[in-house]
Amino acid sequence: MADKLTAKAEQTRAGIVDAALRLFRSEGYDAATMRAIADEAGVSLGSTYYYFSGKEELIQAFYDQLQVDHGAAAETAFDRAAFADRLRGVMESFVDVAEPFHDFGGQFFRNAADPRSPLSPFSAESAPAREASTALFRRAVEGSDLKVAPALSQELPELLWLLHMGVVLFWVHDDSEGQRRTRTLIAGLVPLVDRSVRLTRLPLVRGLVDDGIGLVRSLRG
Amino acid sequence: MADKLTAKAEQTRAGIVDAALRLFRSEGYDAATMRAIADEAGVSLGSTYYYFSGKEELIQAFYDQLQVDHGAAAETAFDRAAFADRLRGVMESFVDVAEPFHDFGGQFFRNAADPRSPLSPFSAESAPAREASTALFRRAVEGSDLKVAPALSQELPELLWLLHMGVVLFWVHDDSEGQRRTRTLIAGLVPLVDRSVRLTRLPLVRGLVDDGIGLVRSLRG
DNA sequence: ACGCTCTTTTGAACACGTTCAAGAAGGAGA
DNA sequence: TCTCCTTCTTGAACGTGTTCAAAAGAGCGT
Repeated sequence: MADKLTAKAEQTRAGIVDAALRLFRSEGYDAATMRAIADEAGVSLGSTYYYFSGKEELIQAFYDQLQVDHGAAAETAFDRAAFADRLRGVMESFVDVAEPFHDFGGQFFRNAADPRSPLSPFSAESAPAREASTALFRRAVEGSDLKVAPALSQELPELLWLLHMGVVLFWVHDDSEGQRRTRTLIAGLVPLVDRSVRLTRLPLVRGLVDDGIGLVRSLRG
Repeated sequence: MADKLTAKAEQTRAGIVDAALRLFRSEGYDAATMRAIADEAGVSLGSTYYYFSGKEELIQAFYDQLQVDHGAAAETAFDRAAFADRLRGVMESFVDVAEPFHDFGGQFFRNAADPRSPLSPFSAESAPAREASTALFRRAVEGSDLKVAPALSQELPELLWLLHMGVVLFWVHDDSEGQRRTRTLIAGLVPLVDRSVRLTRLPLVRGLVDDGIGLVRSLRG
């Protein structure tokens, strides 16, 4: 499928992706049927399935694009040195970038929760997007003034990505105007995270953190 | 729909539920088509839709049954006084009860992320099941030897339910034999929670917890 | 120009969840 | 019994995502 394609074939494929993204944005998830996408791209239904294994792969393209946009929007967050500022910047920029797609975001993330679906953020197929997203949080940690134990700082980016997934879940269910409640959540959550991480240097807390990290690592291996 | 039904109609309805649960268990989610359920129940396809608004409502019945089973299985956990033992009992009993449906559980969890679906654990329609589940964690807290600030102990059951949802998400993605990894997660998580909660009495941690509770309450209101 | 082969394209067909107009069954009042 | 109304039941039909055998196109050696 991703093998050598004629220049013309490559063009057809790109046209289908474009048509799909256009319809997802303008019509939403439900109305963007495979037949509508094929029509919009000016090809037959069968051709769509020649280039893509199914609707999910088309949605993956949309998902990837969103990830790229998030990365670009988060860039300004790294101007600051304070960890809290950097983290807030990364988290808020997601809400900014994803806002236009909030209405069908739910329909979209439905597939993401299916463990057998390649669209799941935990799937092998999503590894590139997941790694790109985690990299944002890694930059938020590593470029900052934050001082934490090496063991924790190594796991922190992935833990923050996990927290981000929780925020996204909240965002999906948030029907307040402009996702105001999600923004409130982030505004309150970021200082809590900041203070919590710094508290890990306390002797009494440290043992707890070490055990937590040990658990995470034993589950990953 | 839930209005007065003839005795015979009630029987038909029950027969459809039975057939659905039977097929969900034996064939899984995908193979349990609405036509197969209708056949198994010995009625027409249309009749199935006369009693149930759709496949989701049938799955809701399955979900409710699972919740009832979990409640029954968790009962033995409340023999012990230690908070950690009680919490572990509640969490482990879910894995025990849900194990036969692990394959199907993933398909089910698809709907959890869809805010428009009544099957979402956060939906208004799921409120009874959610409350029943939260009650298990409330009993784990309130009957135990745990001493925490009143403000926290009030929110703790719901927070533990949220943690349970996280464990369920892990469970759904856990393809190890007998969900061994999920059991490892619970075994490691419970002591961490136990110690974390007790740490909230530390002056330095207390302020953090108060702010966290304040955030939760401001988001709920 | 002619075959030959690989790539690309097509539209019919399938099973699914869901809807719906129409009919069957059952009881209440005459 | 007959009539009327509500409750229950039915199977055809629609639009969906997906599959597939067959046709069309594109390059290439002869």
